[in-house]
Amino acid sequence: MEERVKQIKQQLSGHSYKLTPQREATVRVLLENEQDHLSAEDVYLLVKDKSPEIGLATVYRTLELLSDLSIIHKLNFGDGVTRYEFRAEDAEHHHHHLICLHCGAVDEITDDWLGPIEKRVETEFDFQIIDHRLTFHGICYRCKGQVKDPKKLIGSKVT
Amino acid sequence: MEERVKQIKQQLSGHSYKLTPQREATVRVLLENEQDHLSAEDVYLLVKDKSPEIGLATVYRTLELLSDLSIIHKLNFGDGVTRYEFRAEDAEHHHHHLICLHCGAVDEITDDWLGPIEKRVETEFDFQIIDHRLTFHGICYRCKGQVKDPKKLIGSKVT
DNA sequence: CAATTAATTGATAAAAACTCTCACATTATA
DNA sequence: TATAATGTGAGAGTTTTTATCAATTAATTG
Repeated sequence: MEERVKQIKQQLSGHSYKLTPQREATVRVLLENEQDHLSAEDVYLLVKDKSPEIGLATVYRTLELLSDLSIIHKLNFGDGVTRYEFRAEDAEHHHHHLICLHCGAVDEITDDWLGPIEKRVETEFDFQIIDHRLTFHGICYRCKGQVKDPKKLIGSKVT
Repeated sequence: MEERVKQIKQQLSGHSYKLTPQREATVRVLLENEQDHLSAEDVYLLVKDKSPEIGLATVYRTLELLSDLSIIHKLNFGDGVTRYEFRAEDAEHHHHHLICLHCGAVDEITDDWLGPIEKRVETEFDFQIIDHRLTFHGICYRCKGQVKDPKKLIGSKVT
């Protein structure tokens, strides 16, 4: 935890940004909730618990800054809010998500299975891939059996 | 074109909805611009050209209705607006998109290459897949050569 | 160390994209 | 035809995010 904060501090100073108390509070909330995919509002409320004087705009600015420096990723699961997650330092690519259409849970697949497919895209479409996003929508193991007609769930979901 | 309109009319009446003039105008705009991924605002402006009396809310309602009936798909490419595309009648799944981070073009891959990967997800994660979304972000053949530092593009993009 | 400059912040206004409400119009049903 | 149900347009309201700007804090210069 402390090392990660220190590491982020260095990444910021490497680009002439400071790890201000507000930014540090925001980073710590993100680190403490790394499993979840927090929205800006979520982060704001959690940061406020410890630092009530912080402003919403500052949280947005910090998330944007971290995103610009590729320290975190912006995610959009089609529910109207942008969510944020740490970017694995070593990972070349974004990982994949499993979204349950019944309970809304978002699980992760950290393996990258798209290697061969990317090859095909690069050659067949002459497209230079920088990143990719792969999301599966369906029913998670927790909700299995609770859904009678899965086709019904597909309706007006976004993404 | 006319057949497709008729077909959609039947899909609507099958669910006790009518193909009103406003709905028909919206459907025709979508059909005439099937290549593009229009936003609700885009559709509204195009519909207005031919039927100036139509309201924005009606366009939103129609798109929502078509989406509920799985006649069209809602898409989100992370630019803050929901986009819409026809759903191939036969296709089990959504197709894939290639998004150019330089010019913003959205090309399509209509083949479904994820069969083997879906198998793994279903067994390894006990996740029943209903649909999936796969998007590659990178540089399209048109922009090849115009981008010096591709890594720079990755910054604060959403999705 | 004092003064100036720059970076950052909080509060709030504003923008953007939808969504809701409600009176009116159109269509279907009895 | 009367009555009920469905659909529409206009505009108000909501939600999420961005912009503005005065005030604070930190850094730099002399």
